[in-house]
Amino acid sequence: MAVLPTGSSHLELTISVPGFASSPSFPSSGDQGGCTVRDLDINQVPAEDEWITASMEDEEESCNNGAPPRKKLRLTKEQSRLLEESFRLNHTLNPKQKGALALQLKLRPRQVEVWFQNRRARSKLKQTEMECEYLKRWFGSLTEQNRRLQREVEELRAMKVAPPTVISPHSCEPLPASTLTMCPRCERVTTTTTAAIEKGSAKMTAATNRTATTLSSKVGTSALQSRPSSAAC
DNA sequence: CGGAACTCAGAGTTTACATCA
DNA sequence: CATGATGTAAACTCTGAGTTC
Repeated sequence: MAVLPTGSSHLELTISVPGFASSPSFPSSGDQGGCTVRDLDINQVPAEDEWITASMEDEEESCNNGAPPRKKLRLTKEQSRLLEESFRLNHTLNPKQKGALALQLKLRPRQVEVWFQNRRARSKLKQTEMECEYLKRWFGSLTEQNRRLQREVEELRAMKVAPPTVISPHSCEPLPASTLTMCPRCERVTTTTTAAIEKGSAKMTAATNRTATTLSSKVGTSALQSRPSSAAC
């Protein structure tokens, strides 16, 4: 099978979209929504104590009694770059790495942890989407292959119309409706009855369907390659 | 060995913010 | 310009598995 582009555990995602999904210049939208929320400059990553202070202030001056408005941090390009870089090296962090990275990025360890969680989720989602696309394409090709085989069966059926009557050398009785075929391997003339043709047809359909169903559980195997169907003697 | 306490990752959800029609 | 719809990502909750005591 055409191997999926990536190993299952390591997907190289360059989701680091130019501009990182936010406007390149990080326009400060100012405070919104009536509440007097402290205007956090998203370009300036607050120091750890600043974060804590900010959240405490929010609790105090929350507009809706008790429930402080959740602030949203936008990571800077540099922070995103560093996070992506360490994600490439490791998809999970141990506490020590997490702490070090948080220190380096001037973020809380919890934020680094959340980022990695979300990043893993995005990675998995992307991979699933790619697999889905791949399965769709394969299903299409299998359907086409199935159609071809069905057509072939129809042609074979058509060929057996008005077959020459074959008299059995043993009983001197005419043999049942059948077609004479030459086996390409042993070069022996054999008879193929209608039942055999239909059986073969059913087999082909079943095999195709079976392959399709096993596919979903076996993405990444070489099952895609269609094998030449050699008729056994 | 069983169970409580803890940590951690994954899945799903909520929410803030940016963008676009 | 204002506005609603939509997408994205940070942050959240919940749950289950693993570990330690």
